[in-house]
Amino acid sequence: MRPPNSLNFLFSSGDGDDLMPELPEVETIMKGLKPLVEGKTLQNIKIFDARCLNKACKELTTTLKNRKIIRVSRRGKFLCFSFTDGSHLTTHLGMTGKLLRQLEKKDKKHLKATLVFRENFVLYFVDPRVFGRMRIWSKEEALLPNLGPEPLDPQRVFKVLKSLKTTRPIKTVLLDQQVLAGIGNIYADEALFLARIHPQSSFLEIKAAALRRLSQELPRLLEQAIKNRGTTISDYQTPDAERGDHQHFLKVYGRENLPCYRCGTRISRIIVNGRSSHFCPLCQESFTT
DNA sequence: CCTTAGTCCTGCATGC
DNA sequence: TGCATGCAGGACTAAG
Repeated sequence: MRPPNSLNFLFSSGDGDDLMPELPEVETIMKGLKPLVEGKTLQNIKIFDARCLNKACKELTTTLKNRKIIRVSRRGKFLCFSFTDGSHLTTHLGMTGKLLRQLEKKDKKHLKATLVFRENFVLYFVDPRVFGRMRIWSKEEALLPNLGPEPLDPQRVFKVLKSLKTTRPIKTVLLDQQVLAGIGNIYADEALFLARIHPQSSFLEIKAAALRRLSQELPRLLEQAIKNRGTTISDYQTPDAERGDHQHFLKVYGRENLPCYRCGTRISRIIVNGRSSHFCPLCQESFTT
């Protein structure tokens, strides 16, 4: 179906703009970048649009020169390049950010920065909607201090949820990166469907059994999506463009008015905390006061 | 502590 | 056909 290690996919999540790099997508990108950049030296970064820089580091171009990368990793939705001197470069791809090996014609007008490597290759940071950000961290700084733990271990997730006291809607809690890192709108909706919890349920009212279900289903879902190399939602596909496969496994996201795979009821869509939320009104129990 | 609303941005879908 | 409008999203900020 797909040639393994195909370059196109490794450096973007697809050919369309309709992707949201959440944990599984960023994990996939990270795995692709790892063999290319670990051990290599980032010679320079050329900035073409300063809006792609976190406001905490407007002078990234001048401060970052000739640093050797010892490790590429992912933390939540962030990609992290760690240098031998203890500093780091993080990228958040926002909605439409991509790191491309090749710059295609359609991407040229959205080129924000170029990462130039001493080993004679470059990565292009392209981002049409300009939600993505890059930032450099000195070795003295705590890296990404406001992120909650990774949500890949069921026991860890349950521990986090069990100790959390809030009346906010569960959907809002899942999107809060300080609670758990890496969950975005797609996987929040999917996890709540799998755990059969209504997205607007007041967190405090959710029964322990349901939280236990969520703690099991969320990591399982994310691992599955990683195996599927993430979700790509886009209406066309070029012959060579590699895409994730998880969009074929979505149960509720983007399925408003379509029948629930479990019970046949039409999937609903409501706005929770300004974010669209898809759920089955019959399968997903609403916990309220 | 909490919540809501606004901001950023542009491709795409819709409506006249 | 072309123009205007609205929508989508994550992270951050300000105000209540």
